[in-house]
Amino acid sequence: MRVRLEDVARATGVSPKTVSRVLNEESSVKESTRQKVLAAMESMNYRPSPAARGLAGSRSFLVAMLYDNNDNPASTYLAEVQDGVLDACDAHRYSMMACPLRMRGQDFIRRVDALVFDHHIDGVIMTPPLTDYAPLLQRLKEHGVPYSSISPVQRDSSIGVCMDEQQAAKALVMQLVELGHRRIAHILGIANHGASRWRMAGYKDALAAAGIPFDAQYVVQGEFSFGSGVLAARELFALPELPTAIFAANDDMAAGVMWAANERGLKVPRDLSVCGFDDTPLATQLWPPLTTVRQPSREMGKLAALQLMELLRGRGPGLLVQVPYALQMRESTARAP
Amino acid sequence: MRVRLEDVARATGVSPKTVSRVLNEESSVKESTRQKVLAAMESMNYRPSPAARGLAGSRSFLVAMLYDNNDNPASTYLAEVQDGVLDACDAHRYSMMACPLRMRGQDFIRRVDALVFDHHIDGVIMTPPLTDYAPLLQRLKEHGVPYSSISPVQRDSSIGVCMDEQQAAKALVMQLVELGHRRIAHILGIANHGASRWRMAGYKDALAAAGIPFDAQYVVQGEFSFGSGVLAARELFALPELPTAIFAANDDMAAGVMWAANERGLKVPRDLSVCGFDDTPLATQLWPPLTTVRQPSREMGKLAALQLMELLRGRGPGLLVQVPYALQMRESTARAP
DNA sequence: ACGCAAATTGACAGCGCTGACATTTCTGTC
DNA sequence: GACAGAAATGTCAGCGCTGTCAATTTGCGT
Repeated sequence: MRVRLEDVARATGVSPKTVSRVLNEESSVKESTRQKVLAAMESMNYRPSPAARGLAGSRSFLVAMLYDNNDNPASTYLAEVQDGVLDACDAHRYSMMACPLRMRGQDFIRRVDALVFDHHIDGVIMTPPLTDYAPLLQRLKEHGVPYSSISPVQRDSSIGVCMDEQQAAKALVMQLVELGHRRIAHILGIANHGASRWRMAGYKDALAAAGIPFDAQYVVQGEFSFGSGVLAARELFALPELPTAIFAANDDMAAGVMWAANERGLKVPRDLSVCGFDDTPLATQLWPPLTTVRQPSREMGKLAALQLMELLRGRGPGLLVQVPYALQMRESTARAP
Repeated sequence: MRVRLEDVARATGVSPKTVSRVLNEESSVKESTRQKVLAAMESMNYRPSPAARGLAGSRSFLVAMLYDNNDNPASTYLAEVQDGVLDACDAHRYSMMACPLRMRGQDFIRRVDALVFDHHIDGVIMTPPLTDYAPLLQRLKEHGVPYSSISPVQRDSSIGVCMDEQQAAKALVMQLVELGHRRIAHILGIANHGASRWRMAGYKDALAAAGIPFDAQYVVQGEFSFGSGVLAARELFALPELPTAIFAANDDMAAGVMWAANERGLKVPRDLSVCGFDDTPLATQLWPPLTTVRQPSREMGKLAALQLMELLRGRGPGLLVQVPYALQMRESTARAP
């Protein structure tokens, strides 16, 4: 009923082991044999059994995508990343298991162990903030499971994908400066996220480059959520001298700022310019459309997965590749009032 | 190194097969034996190997979540559903594979076959519009793979979860009527989605109940996306007599309507009431916050998965359960001008 | 205490593949 | 043309579990 490796072997007149070699792209197979086997596989529509491969061999052809599951603030982001990862897996005949992790407590240890022991996963792809969660990384290293990180803070010693967020943030704020803004506020993301750090650093860089003194009262804490954007904006609106522009560390918070601006009777962008970061779908669904930085999440997921698979297939060490950003200047920013 | 079933057997003094029986919750094991085995498993921290179970047995303890991947308009929705599904899987020691399907062409056949043959998946969970895609359903039936549907159009003969969307839509539009609206427009979703049908039907029900004659010019086609909402709204704004309220078939389109209203200089809700459906995060991130219907996507994913697993475990036939809706009256709707 | 069906347990092969190691078939060399 | 060494291929056991079917134990009526 099912076409097995043995069937292909018989049809080709070689031993099962040779077919196995072809399947696993081992180099010690004569090209002519390889072609014959490949042809037979094709014509017989042979599909290897992952279960058998996993049981007999050391590889499972399974990778896990780990993500933080505290709430799900950035579900769009995760969905896009996951899509990219699946894309790459598909191309390389890997399968992916999605695995939300709660960072609090020991839960994540159990989960990771389960993945490693039960499923024998070959590798892991992670999104922030997991990428820099030391206990997790350590556990993975102990298990000898390779991992690929998306936008990790620690950029050495890891493979994956990143974007020059600091440069991007700087460029964005420079645009605000160009528009004549001097009192530019920033809303920070969650403290231990690399994204928060870089975007803040870029903000400072831009101010410095423009010769605008850094003023701590224009920097308020947020936590990447819409609600935190609203709160942060209210805080800023309570200052004696209102900022003329607000750079929120992500789009959700920027949306919160616009919400709060409406509430307060401020007209965006006439009275206040607002910009975010990420270019989520939300950015173009707000009125006015949000100026932001495009982060190619899908592409990044794909690249991270590809790097991992390069490594798993023994084709080189895997790299930390960088993707380009792109400023999206839209109508939420305008000349300073 | 790894604790195997055999180790547990030896420790308990029974045969491996008996341990296997306990593992699989077969009924023909004496309670006292069961307890002993269970205790040993626990203390030895035994974890069965999915690969071995899949290879030897007929079950894989794998379910697949299938979803449509045309673009990814409703990524929030899918992310929530997936989260719920994973939750349920976790509780029942199943694993889940996410599997985006492109409905165009034959691609999906290949993919489904791959899932069934390669991974021996035990069952499938689907989201609209896959739930009613005949070729897919047929293929699954041919393979004898049970499936659980989320909001299927065909409500007989399938297990899964649904919501009374028609009733919900009716109730929502009734609220508009209560607010004094008479010219209420509706923006349709994608044609073959059940959601489009039900929401439209509810809209008609409400008009009928209120004695308002149905006027076809107030119903325009959309496709669930923000952009289509904008276009549809512009169409409505070109009518000689503008509607005073617009019920969009989902939140994204409602956001598009609000965008178009802004563009046109209409003030929501003063000049125009707007409402959507789904209660995505977007709904509370718009200004003003959007009146809509809460659909518990996460819960629905979980329930659909649970129903499937009930079936798989042979605990009853599995049902099509219904979840309650909840109107979310917010500031995007107000008394008719 | 005895017999019989039902309840419980066990023996054993084998799921489809790969790892370790053995064997055969090529190379090029002198 | 014989030979060492590399290249290519083959043999075989076994990964950890479950299906099949056989064996044993138990419960119960007489």
